[in-house]
Amino acid sequence: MVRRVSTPSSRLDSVFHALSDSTRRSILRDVSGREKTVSEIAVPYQMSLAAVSKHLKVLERAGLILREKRGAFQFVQVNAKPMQEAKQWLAFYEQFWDERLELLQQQLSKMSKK
Amino acid sequence: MVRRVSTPSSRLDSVFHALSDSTRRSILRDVSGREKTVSEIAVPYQMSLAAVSKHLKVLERAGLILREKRGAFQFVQVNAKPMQEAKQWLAFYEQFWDERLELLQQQLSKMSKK
DNA sequence: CCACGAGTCAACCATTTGGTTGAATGCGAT
DNA sequence: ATCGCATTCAACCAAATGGTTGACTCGTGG
Repeated sequence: MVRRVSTPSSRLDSVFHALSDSTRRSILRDVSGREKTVSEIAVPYQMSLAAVSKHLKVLERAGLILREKRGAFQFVQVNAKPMQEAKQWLAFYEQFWDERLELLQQQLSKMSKK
Repeated sequence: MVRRVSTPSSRLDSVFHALSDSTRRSILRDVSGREKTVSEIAVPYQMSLAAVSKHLKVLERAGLILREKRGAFQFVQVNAKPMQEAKQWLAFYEQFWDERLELLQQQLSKMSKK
């Protein structure tokens, strides 16, 4: 078995993967603003606590949540820092938005026309 | 079988999922700037053409590439528009970056101190 | 102490994913 | 017509995913 260390690429993998599930994105919204316990988080979802626990593990591996055990409870809060990297990755493609692309092409054609 | 239409949520699902694979992110870089044919795209990757073709299908379903058949060739170019939605989704969490969070907490504590 | 509630772990299952290979399709050039 | 190249399709496979249930661990309140 290959030891998987956290290259920038694999970190992006895990962040984007964590965000590719609407339940997990919803959980992130739930815990943004106010930290919540695992059971509290589970309430709105019609799935077992264990399933929610798994989703939390995926989010944790991606670094998107922080957990703090206080007594019997486990408080979960959002950690948006890894999203920054994802957002920066996306930002590279701003120049390829439809409108901008059109603009660029117009400018290029003007330039090539002399 | 349930007919899956494109709700905003499922569109984000497919975009984030498409981006969760480093080969696919790499392909997007490859075709940004200059459009390429499928075979051209496949060159740098040590996997079959069919595998690359599948990756392209995933990217296409997410709306991240556009294909144009010209003769025997199929030209692929990036379409960054769906990334905009993903980026906006991420932008909501800017307020939860570490530094900002710290700042917010300081402000809150000042306010609560009266 | 001990019973309960919070949460995780383990085993299991169906589906999806990411890859393979080989056959099929479709277009262009000879 | 047909050969050859570009690409996809179909069948298959192993591994990962997202869910279940039931047993387990561990604090806390009585």
